[in-house]
Amino acid sequence: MNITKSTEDYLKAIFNLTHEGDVKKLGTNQLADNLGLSPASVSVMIKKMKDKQLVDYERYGKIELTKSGHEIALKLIRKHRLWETFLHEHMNFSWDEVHEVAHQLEHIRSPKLIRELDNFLGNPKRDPHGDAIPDEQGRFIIEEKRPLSGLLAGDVCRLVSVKDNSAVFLKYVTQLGLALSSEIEILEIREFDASMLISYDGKKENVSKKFAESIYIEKL
Amino acid sequence: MNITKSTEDYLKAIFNLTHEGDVKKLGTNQLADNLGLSPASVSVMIKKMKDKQLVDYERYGKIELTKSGHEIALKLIRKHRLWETFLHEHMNFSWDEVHEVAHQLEHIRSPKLIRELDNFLGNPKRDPHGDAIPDEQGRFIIEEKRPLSGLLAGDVCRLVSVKDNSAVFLKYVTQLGLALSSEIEILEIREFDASMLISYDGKKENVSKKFAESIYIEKL
DNA sequence: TAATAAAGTTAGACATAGCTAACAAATATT
DNA sequence: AATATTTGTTAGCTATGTCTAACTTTATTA
Repeated sequence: MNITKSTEDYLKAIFNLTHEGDVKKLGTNQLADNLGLSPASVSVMIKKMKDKQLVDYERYGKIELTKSGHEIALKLIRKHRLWETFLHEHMNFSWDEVHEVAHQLEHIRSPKLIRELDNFLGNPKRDPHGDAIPDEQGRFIIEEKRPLSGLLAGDVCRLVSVKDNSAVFLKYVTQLGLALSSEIEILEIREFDASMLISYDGKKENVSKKFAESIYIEKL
Repeated sequence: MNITKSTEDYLKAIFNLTHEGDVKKLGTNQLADNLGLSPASVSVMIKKMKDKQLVDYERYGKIELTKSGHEIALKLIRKHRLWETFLHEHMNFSWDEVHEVAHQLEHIRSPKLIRELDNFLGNPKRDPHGDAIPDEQGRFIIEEKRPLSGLLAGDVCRLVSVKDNSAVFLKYVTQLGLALSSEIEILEIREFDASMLISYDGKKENVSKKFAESIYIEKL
């Protein structure tokens, strides 16, 4: 009962989507969107994954991982984040470059390699985007993710992770002069469009609501 | 014109088979054998590769790489050997474990990763089996491979590489107490079956003709 | 050289995983 | 509640790369 790469991609996407707070019901359209596939393809694939007992699903219902699907997804997340860390720390990849290559590397099958890699990296707890890395047993730090958008004028916080790992977004964050552990102060929130005037590193910038929702922080 | 992993496997196999001295005419059966596929599949695939101008081929003729096929093959060989080196030197893989995982890793597409990996490894010239690693331009040391079987009683030599990278063979070599750069003296060659009595590291062992043909040496 | 063996090809099937187009169900809106 | 919109499904097609079985070509050898 060997799992294909495609199936691995689906499992990981389902995991990620169901672990983003803002999703209640994961449907085929949304998954299709996330994977860049047509809803029809996803519909067919999910049926197959149900047969393999990787997901729970009823026609027109919501997609959920089974226990075994969840376990496999966690291993993939672990591999992905370890490879991202490797690329960032040892291969001079910036945080906006790691995702795409790690996505290829996560499909490599070698438990020994992953153990050794983890060890080589010094058993890191977080990847270059601030996301927690599951251990061999699939355990990892789960903390509620607080978006910058939840704060009020006057609050001070530290950037701990990001919602979006796309190169486009990460490049923008970098360009603004922000990075993990940047200290940010909210100066003002505009009632009109919920955009924020923030200050960090002596800079002042105005950021959109969407941006503020894509940055996770820890209040200081 | 994107090349599939399957095509990559074919290119590498063709490269390897046409660069093993003992092959004059590479046919579909032999290639099928090497790839673990049926001759029929190879026949079909080679036709497609011809259309893509990766190989030169006429029905019932011999399979040869075109210039572009050769270039791609060299890049794959380079990736494979760099990954083998990485696994061996940094991930605690023994020389009989590296091949299988490197075979997966060689399909990863990221020119930057390969450049960085090469750099990280200190631009190694040889992989854990003693094979030369092509540089970015595809250049690499080509030396005639001299099998142990070509020597005479009384000759002294050093093990420089092996013909067969299979775990079965490499484990046997290790078990005998041999490794790259072992110094070997030929004590006697048996006329009956061309087996050899050799001495190294204070040990004496009798090895078969087949074994002696699978070990490449440098005469001292 | 004719028969046999070895090597190679073709036809037709299968599995995987995508797609579009047409349709059906569920949800939202008036 | 009726209609419209969104969401999801099915049918039928495509491409890739495998396979087996039947056949053909080339090479060997008696």
